[in-house]
Amino acid sequence: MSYQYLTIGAVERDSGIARDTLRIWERRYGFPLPMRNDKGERMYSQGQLRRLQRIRRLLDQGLRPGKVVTLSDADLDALEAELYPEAQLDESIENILNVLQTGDGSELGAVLAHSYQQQGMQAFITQTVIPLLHTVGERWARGQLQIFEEHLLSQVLLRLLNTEISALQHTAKQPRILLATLPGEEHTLGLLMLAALLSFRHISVINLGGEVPLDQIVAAVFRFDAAVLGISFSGAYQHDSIRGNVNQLRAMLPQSVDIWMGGEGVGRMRKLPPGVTRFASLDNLPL
Amino acid sequence: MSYQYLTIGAVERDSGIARDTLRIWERRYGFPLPMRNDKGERMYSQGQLRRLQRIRRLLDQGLRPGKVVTLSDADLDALEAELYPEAQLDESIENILNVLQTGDGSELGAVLAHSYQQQGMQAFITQTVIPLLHTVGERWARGQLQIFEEHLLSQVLLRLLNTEISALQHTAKQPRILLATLPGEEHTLGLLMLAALLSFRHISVINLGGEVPLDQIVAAVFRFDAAVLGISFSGAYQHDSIRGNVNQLRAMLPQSVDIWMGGEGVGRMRKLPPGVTRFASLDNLPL
DNA sequence: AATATTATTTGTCCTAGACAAATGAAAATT
DNA sequence: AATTTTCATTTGTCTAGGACAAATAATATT
Repeated sequence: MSYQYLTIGAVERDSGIARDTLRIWERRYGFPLPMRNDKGERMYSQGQLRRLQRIRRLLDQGLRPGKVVTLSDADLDALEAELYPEAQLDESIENILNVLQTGDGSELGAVLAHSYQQQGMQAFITQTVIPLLHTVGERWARGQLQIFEEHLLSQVLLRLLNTEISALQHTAKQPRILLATLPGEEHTLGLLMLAALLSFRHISVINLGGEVPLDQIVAAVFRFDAAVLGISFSGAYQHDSIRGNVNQLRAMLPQSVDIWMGGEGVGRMRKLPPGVTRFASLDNLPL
Repeated sequence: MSYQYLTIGAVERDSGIARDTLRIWERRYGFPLPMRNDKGERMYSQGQLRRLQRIRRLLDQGLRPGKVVTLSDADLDALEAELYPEAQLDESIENILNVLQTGDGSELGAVLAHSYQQQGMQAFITQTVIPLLHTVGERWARGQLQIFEEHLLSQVLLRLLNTEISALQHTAKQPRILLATLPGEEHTLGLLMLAALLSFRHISVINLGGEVPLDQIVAAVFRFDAAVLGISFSGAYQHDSIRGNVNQLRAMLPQSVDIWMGGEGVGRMRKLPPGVTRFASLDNLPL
C-alpha cells in the first residue's frame, strides 16, 4: 500500500516508542537498523515499524526489551502465539467480527445494539465487548485485521455506550463517581465501559475523559464533591508512572475520597499504593 | 496547587511543544530558561509551563515563534486581548457557561440538551456549540476557566452528539461519507459535529475518529465505497503537514471520491490542493 | 520463605551542530 | 496594480555518543 520510508519522528508517533529509545535500542540491540537518507537521517521501513508495534505490545504485557527487541519475526510469532492463546469465540462475537470485517459499515452498530439488548449492560460489556476488543487486538497482531477496522469498532462502541448512558443518567443518585485517565493515557474506552456500568446501577458518574492533569483531577473532585475517583490504565501505560502518579493523587485528596484503579495496566502491579482500591475486572466493582 | 518543577518530558507532554524545540528556543530566544537540578537537567516552573501553553495557542493561530516567544507576560496579555476580542455572548451561552463553571456537573447535560431541542441541530451547532468552545478557549487563556471544565464540556457534548446521531442514523441514505482525522490530530469534536449535521440530513456517515494513518483511510474509503472523505484539522495542526498529507491522499484516491477539508486549520490556508473542497464553516456544507 | 544487598537493565536527559522546508521580503514580470 | 519569481531569514527536526538514576533481576543473608 504505502512503500514509504518513515523518519524517526513518524516512527515515534506510530509506535509509541520515544526517539531516544529507538536510537538507543539501535545502539544496544542492533534493532531497528534503519537505512539512512542522504542527510544521514534514519529512514525506517514499514516492516520495521510493524515489528516495533508488535514489540511495543509485548512490552505492554510486561516483557523486557532485552528479551524481545532482538527476536526475529518468527520468534515474535511464537511468543505471541504463547501469550495470546487463540480463545474460542462465542458465536455472537464471531458474528460481530464478521460484520466488522466484511460488512458495509452501517450494520455494525445494529449488531452491537442487538447484542446489548439481549444481554443487558453487565453481560454485554464483560462477555461481548471485552472479548471482542481482545480478539481485535490479537487479529491485528497477526495481520488479520486492519487498523481502520479497529478505529471503526471503537467509534461505534463509543456511540452506543454514550447513547445508553444518556438514557440512564437522569435517574442517577449518589454516590457520585468521577472518572478520568491521566496524561499520556489516551485509551478512554475502559472509562466509558465503567461509566456505563455505573449508570446502569443508577450511580451518578462524571466522566472527564482522557489525559487530565493531576491537579485538575483534584480540583474536579473537590468541585463536584465526588465520593470516589476512578482512574483507568490501559496496558499501554508505563507501570512506573502509575505508582508515582497515584501516590501523588492519594496525597492530594482527603482520605474520605476512595480511589479506584482499574484496567490492564493495574493487573500487572504487585503492590498497590495504600488507600487505593483495585478493580481488576469490570465483573465485580468494589461497591 | 502544585508547586512542583517539571522535567522537559513533562513540559513536552503538557504544552505540546517538542523537547528539541524547547531546547532550541532556550538557545535562540532565551525563553524558557528553566532551573537545573543537581544532575544538570532542566526543571521548569509551573509559570513557565503556563506561558508555554499560551504561546502554543498563539502559534496555533498562525503567529511566528520569533515574535511571540520573547514576549513578556504583559505583552502576551495585550496580544491575546487583540486576537481574541471579547465577544458579546448570547444569553443562553452565558447560562451554559455559568452552569459549567458553578454547577454540580449533572446539570450541564440537561442545559445543553435543552438548547439543542430549542434550536435544532444546525443552529445548535453553529450558534451554540462553536461560540461556546471559542469562549471556553478564551477564558482558559485568561486563567478564568479550569482545564477540567473544558474536559467536562467536551465529554458532555460528545455524549449528546453521539446520542442524537444514534437516533438519526438508521434513517440515513446515500451518499456515504467517511470521516477521520490524520495522525497527530486528536481533536475529534469537529468531526462529531459534522457527523451530527450530516446525520440530521439523513446522510450516511462512517466516523473513524481520530489519528487514522493515511493508508488506512484509503483502505476504508474503498472498503465502504465512500463517495466523500471528510478530514478535519483543528487550529493546532501544523499547516505544513496538511498540504503534504492531503496531496498524498488525493493521489491515492480515485477522482470520483470528493475530499472535503474543514476546521480552523484549513481556514488559514491560502491555496487548497487541487481536487479538494473546503468547507470553511459548518454553516454551508458543500452538498 | 522472607528480606536485604548487589548487579544489570533500561529510559530519559544532556550538548552543540547541521540542514532543509516553510515563511517573509524584495525584485522582476505581466 | 497585481501576480509571479528570486533571495534571505526563520524555524523545527534530526544527528552523535555520553551520563546517570530508577526499576528490575539475581544473589546472599537472616
